[in-house]
Amino acid sequence: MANLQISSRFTMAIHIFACIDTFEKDHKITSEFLAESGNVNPVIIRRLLGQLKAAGLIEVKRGSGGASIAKPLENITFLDVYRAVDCVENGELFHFHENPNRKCPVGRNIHRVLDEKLRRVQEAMEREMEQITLADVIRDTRECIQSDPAN
Amino acid sequence: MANLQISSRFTMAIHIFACIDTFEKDHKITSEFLAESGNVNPVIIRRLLGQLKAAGLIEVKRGSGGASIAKPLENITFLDVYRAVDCVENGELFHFHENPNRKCPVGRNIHRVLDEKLRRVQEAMEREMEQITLADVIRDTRECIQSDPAN
DNA sequence: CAGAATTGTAACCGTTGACATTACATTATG
DNA sequence: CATAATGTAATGTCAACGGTTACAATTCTG
Repeated sequence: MANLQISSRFTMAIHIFACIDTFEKDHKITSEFLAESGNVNPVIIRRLLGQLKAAGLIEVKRGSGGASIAKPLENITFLDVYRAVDCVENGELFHFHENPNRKCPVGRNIHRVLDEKLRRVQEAMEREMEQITLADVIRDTRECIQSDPAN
Repeated sequence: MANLQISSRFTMAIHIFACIDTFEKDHKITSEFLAESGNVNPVIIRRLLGQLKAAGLIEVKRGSGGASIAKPLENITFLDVYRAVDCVENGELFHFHENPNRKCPVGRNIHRVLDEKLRRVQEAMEREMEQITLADVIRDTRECIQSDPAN
């Protein structure tokens, strides 16, 4: 009876940015390279890069290969990434049961009653996502790596 | 490339409460009756009622039949209902990619970096859900029904 | 107390989306 | 041109959802 979550595409996308920032000095950032760090198939990475590119967050070179970050890190928020990778249907976090009975006064009005409330919840979440940027992620990643005894 | 949302179990559960409040004076509230208003199969309703009962939000009479609301409406929040119907795996809104490469400094640390930030986002959403109660829903439902020309 | 109504659940189905994988056309570069 | 990469289509597996049938367990009523 357990259920669904926001796709791992989102966390994987953040992972990609962290990798690019960490390694772009020393490696060419190919889908192969990113796939190894994330432990997923390169095609998964390419599809994600495609979405991030379409959103203007990443640049990818065909042929020669290599991905890079298209904007200053502090100008990319979690919300930007979340929207880019298209985690929820139509941008709607909540799924409505489709066909309430229109002959029932409640069935006929439930949508109107709930929509505004569900929007409030979704907006609260999105507002928080706007407060967190990739600069925060990179700062903490560097810190973690530096204090990591395995290095 | 479109994706998933929080289960319609959540909105259907709210619908159930609205129905009970609206009709309990005039009808016995059976799973059959609720199924008709929501336009779903009675078994779907029974499963939901089971979850809401387990959470102490609803009382259901076996045999004789009939569901009723177990607590004052203003003491039941969206978060209570959301948790009751178990919409996300382990209560975690975000799904992590499972096996980042532990040989990679980023793969090894990404979880530590993101967990706290994802929790912030989830908490923002849950805080908002705590602010909305079934009393709000019922108030607006009554209002909608009264101003509904179809009545 | 027998019959009717209802709940609780198990079992199974079809559909959908996620993630995985293979394959290959396309593109850039030395 | 040969090489290395990206972009993408096609296909497969798996899990969860919502749907449905079936039926035992429970309660009430005549």
